Amino acid sequence: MLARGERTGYDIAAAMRRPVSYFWTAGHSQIHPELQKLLAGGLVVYETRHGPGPQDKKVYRLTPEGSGALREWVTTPPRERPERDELVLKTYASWLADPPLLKRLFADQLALHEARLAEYEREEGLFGEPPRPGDPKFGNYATLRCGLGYERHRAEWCRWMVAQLSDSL
Amino acid sequence: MLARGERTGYDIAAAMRRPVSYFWTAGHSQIHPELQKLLAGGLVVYETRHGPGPQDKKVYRLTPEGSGALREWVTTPPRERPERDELVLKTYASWLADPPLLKRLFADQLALHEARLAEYEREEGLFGEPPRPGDPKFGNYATLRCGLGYERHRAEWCRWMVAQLSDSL
DNA sequence: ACTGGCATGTAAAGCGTTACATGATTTT
DNA sequence: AAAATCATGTAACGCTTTACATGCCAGT
Repeated sequence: MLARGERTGYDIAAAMRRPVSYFWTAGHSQIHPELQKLLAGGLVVYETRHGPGPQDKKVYRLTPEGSGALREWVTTPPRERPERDELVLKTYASWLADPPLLKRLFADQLALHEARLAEYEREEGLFGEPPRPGDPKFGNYATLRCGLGYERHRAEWCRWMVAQLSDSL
Repeated sequence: MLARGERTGYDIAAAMRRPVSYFWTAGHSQIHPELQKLLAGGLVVYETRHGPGPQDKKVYRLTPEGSGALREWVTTPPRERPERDELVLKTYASWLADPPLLKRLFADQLALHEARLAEYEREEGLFGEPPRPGDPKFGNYATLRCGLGYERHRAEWCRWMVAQLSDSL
């Protein structure tokens, strides 16, 4: 986020109330210590400014070293895919659950994914011309596309589950 | 896993080298303490038996209380979707990366997802008649379907990314 | 002689969440 | 008068990973 411009810890936390890139979250209690670590490592610096709040704010920005480290991090392969999905794990043991309760669980999840999908589609509409790689906005657009694909896949799977459970009742 | 039959900690760890339900992992150093907690809570019991190894093995099985707790857990709504995906986060900052390196990152990821997809499709073929809910095998089948959908969505997104990066070079 | 499978654990460190802690200004 | 926004932190707890620790037996 700092690569997109200077920000306070508060700004970052506020933006993260909705997951950055649709797939990452952090609370302010994680952000402030993390900024201190980056500062100690010389990857960011800050400037103190007065703001509407009671405390002076610390406006952080990336140093050239920070920018370089980020640049390198981007192209190092990530650890394996997120292998922790509670709903899928529950599904694994679903044969011993109460079928109507189970059906409701998946119907609720389906509604949730459909709502998110509608919201993402609205956001997609806000981009006129799709941004090209090299533009910071490309990051926003590409992650949104991932979110869209994810929600579609998820909604479809939940719909299939509901259908399976309906048949068996 | 214990709901499917009695097992030792070693058995569970061995099965978890590949994620259970395609979306959950654990190492033996997490499994053994966890079994001790379940034991203390009366959710499992074990029987000591001789095996090929040097130590006697502890064969665990669910108690009625354990089975009941699991049954309840299955239908309690999970915490929100897994919002932590390193590759997507990298994508968010991808505009400052070296384009050829970035393209390679996604090409590698694509290959990985395609390989997994092929493997899952093979596994799908091993089920003849799809199991019905109520059958323990339904858990295996339903989670496999989720894995298939996930890999398809992921592969498609990676393919799109590679295409975007090819155009811009 | 070495590798891999069987078999169970503990310890340390890192990461993440929730709760604790303070306090001014602006809006309702 | 109360609630929301701005603003920064620390502490406690829980989960996960990695490393440490042991040791027999079977196959190559």
